[in-house]
Amino acid sequence: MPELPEVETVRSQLEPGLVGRTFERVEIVDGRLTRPESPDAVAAELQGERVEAVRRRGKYLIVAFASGRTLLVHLRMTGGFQHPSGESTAHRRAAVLLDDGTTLAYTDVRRFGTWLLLEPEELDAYLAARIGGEPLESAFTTARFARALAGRRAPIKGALLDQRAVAGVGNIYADEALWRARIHPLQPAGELEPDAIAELRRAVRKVLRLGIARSGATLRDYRDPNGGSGSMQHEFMVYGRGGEPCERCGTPIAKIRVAGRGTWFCPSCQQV
DNA sequence: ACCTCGTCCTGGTTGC
DNA sequence: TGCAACCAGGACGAGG
Repeated sequence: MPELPEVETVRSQLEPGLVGRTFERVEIVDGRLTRPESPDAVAAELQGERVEAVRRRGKYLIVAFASGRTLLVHLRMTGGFQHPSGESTAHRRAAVLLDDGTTLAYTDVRRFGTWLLLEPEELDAYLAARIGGEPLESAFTTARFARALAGRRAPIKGALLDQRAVAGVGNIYADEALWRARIHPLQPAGELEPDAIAELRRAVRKVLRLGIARSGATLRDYRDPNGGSGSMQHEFMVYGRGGEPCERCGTPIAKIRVAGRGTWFCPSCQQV
């Protein structure tokens, strides 16, 4: 499940091969990818666009064109790029022929991913309505984080998954950050003490940075555009480790369901 | 305004 | 061994 570190890994690997390149021919196979726009219409619009930059905001990948338009890609669960790519790739949903003769392929087993072509003036408003602070930027202060959590009765795990509170954290990094900050996932977000919020902010930034340094985590499906795997899964302290001893205290890691998501934590280190 | 739950989707795993 | 039920979850909209 691509979260901020995985998307950042994809971004940094796509960047050198895409910047300056022109989309010569675009084929979109999966009609769901561009909903509600028609895939053929989007493919036609993309043809001739030249890539100026490849950016990221939260879990969104932003292919910025010289025209000022942007292709906003969300990989959701199993979306991914392969570049360069040959003819055959399983679950291919789209392909872009670039002006250097290489092919950028896009695959998505579960077809949740989306491609959205935005006009120059549309991007900021689109993102502003959906995601909050970028956790690795200096503007993501403890005060700002505290404001985003204030008054919320939802469990902190659920609040971390809310992209408007903090952009880019998903199920895996939420559990890892809460373990590091010694906070119980069911703790009501609005009841966290200022010290706990500061600790959680540090933990979120730490696990995301570590994730980027490890090129993300590869569980089942995730592969980076070069076909490589991340190694962050070897750093997991709780995610997917139900029954194993906590690295800090030896207590078996527990699994519960929070906000509809599998949630792992140490029942001894992480008290409500 | 806030929160929870159902929906989308496929393939790997589990259980009978 | 075969097959069906279950499970994984990011974002979004409906409903409480």
